Amino acid sequence: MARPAPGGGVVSVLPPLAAGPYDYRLPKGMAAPEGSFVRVPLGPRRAIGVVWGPGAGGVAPERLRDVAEVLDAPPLDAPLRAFVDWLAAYCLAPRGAVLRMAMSVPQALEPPRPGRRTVARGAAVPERLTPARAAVLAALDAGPPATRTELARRAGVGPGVVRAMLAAGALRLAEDAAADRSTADAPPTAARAGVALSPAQAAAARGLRAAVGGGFSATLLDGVTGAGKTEVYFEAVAAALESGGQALVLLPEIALGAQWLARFERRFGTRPAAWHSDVSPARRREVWRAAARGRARVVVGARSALFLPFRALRLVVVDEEHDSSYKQEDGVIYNARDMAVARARLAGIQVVLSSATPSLETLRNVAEGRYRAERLPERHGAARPPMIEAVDLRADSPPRGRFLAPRLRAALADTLAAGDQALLFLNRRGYAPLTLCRACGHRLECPDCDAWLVEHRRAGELRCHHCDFRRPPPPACPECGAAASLVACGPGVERVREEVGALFPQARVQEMTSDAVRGPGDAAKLAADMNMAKRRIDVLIGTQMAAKGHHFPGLTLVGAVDADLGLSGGDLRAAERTFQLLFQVAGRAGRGGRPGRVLLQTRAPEHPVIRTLAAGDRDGFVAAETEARRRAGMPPFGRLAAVIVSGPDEAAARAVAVGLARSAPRAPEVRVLGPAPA
DNA sequence: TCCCAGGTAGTA
DNA sequence: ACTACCTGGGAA
Repeated sequence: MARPAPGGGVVSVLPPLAAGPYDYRLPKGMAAPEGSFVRVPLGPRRAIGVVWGPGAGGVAPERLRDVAEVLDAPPLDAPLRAFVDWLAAYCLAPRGAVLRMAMSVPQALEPPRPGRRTVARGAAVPERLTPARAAVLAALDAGPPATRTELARRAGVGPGVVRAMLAAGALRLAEDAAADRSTADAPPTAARAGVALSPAQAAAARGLRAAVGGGFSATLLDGVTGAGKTEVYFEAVAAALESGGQALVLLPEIALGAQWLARFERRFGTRPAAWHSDVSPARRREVWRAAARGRARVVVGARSALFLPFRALRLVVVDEEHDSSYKQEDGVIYNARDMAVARARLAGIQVVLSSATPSLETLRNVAEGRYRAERLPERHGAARPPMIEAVDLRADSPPRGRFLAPRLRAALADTLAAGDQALLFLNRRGYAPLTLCRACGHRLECPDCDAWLVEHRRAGELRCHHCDFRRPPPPACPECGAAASLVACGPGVERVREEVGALFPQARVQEMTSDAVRGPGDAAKLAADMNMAKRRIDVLIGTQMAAKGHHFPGLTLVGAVDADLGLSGGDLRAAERTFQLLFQVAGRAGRGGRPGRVLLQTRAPEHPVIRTLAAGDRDGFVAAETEARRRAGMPPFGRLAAVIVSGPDEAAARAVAVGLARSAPRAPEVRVLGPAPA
């Protein structure tokens, strides 16, 4: 039953909490269309919520409370509200908890703090243009937006002059300082010429452009590293801008670097609005408001940017769609790639999933016709795919206590002799992953979580990589007391660096790990040291940080020190992730003119991951892995649901878990795995 | 008897 | 998410 919108009606208001929605009475004369942000009394306090629809009814009229205020912000649009509803149902989360993600900056809805409001020219002309008043106007026009006190100081007058001009209407207070600053940047323009596209890139770009404005569609942009996928999806962004809309580009947290931003700026003439964990609260407020008002034309961000209240979203791009950092593990659990597809579907727009190693789920959606695909078969320009070889560590083994096989050492020597650069990849920080007592076999473990303590020799301590427990290395075995019996087992990045330093004393070696590269500044410096004409690095030794998103044209050799790392372990996607990671790492080699060579050190050269990598056969890997998943009934052919039982008493928790497993519904299509310790 | 901490239900 | 309320243990 439709209710009168303006005044007197009852509306359902959803607060951003795990509660509600609740009905409120709309006072006479107050209009609050669906999606409006409103302030409502909630228990003893006041909260900001969103008008979710007409009142649900069933509440005694005397219990209804009044909406206190309709806030001056653009309403949350219907597609975003539908997205919140859908996600809440899909993730079994309270609707309010999902809404909270879309209202992550509560300050964005509050009026700006008075002290930060800037001054603008008012409608009235000053009655008598005294020298002091003229100085104020001149100062206003001369510089960036300023607050009252800043303006008075700049004009060299007392604060009373500015106050009097405000009172007379010759000046007015701007909406807020943040708004002025964010509009000061020129919007991105699609009119600039992009870099020249290859015929394959141009064809893919046409496909993406054509789908902008054509309702919902999902497109996989599939191309090897170096094929120029970014420039292709930039054309879809350009099409969204040309149509007057906004575009959202999701990147894995780690890929949001200076190189990506520089490419964006080259194409669009300015930087996009960025949204990720390092953005300051004040800047978040600006970006949220700018997205809501349609002023932020392009937002680039991590997964949480998906919940920004865009006014006219026309395109979502998920770059590196296979990346596991799109998974949100706490609070509302979701995969931002899937949620991007859902949001696009509900908004009736295109979503582009870009990757050199698409996830099996996405490839299957393409195979079954739910997603379109644009493929970029070759590398752009002169670059050719690298030669990939497996090095069997059982036959070609390094000396005791060393980790580079003779063949990899020889390849390194050749590369350095030719004046080229090499990357040694090892997804393990620190010096050694395990410290062992030779006398009694005791392993040094974290007292809190039973994981092995990783030696960080340069820092002079042992660290737990799970909980960040740290301690100095003990002088004797804590178990049997034997002195000088502790030995480091296995390689970490630091140890490989030591080995390279011993083999090639003249080579300039740099580590690239989250320990050594702390922020965007470090990353930019490292890229410069790698790539400038006077480059300062010969060998880069890196963890997965080195695998992603960087362009190192002088790199011709990539060595995976332990390609088997990650293959074991009970994880369903272990093989897929290892393949993707090594495929990405391999793609670092030979992106300039010279051909690249990749050596994978392995003890299992016959493993499907290694075999298909060495053959350059991505499709072969996908086919084999897909078949294995089909047989096991694993995603994307089945679904997994985890029930996690936690409690202070392990035995009690186990008993509950066992009881749950016993009482699980019996059906032919349901299998219960476990219980097992989490 | 009072006070406080810690847990819990309710928000319309 | 917050808050008020409830319960129970401990000191006065």
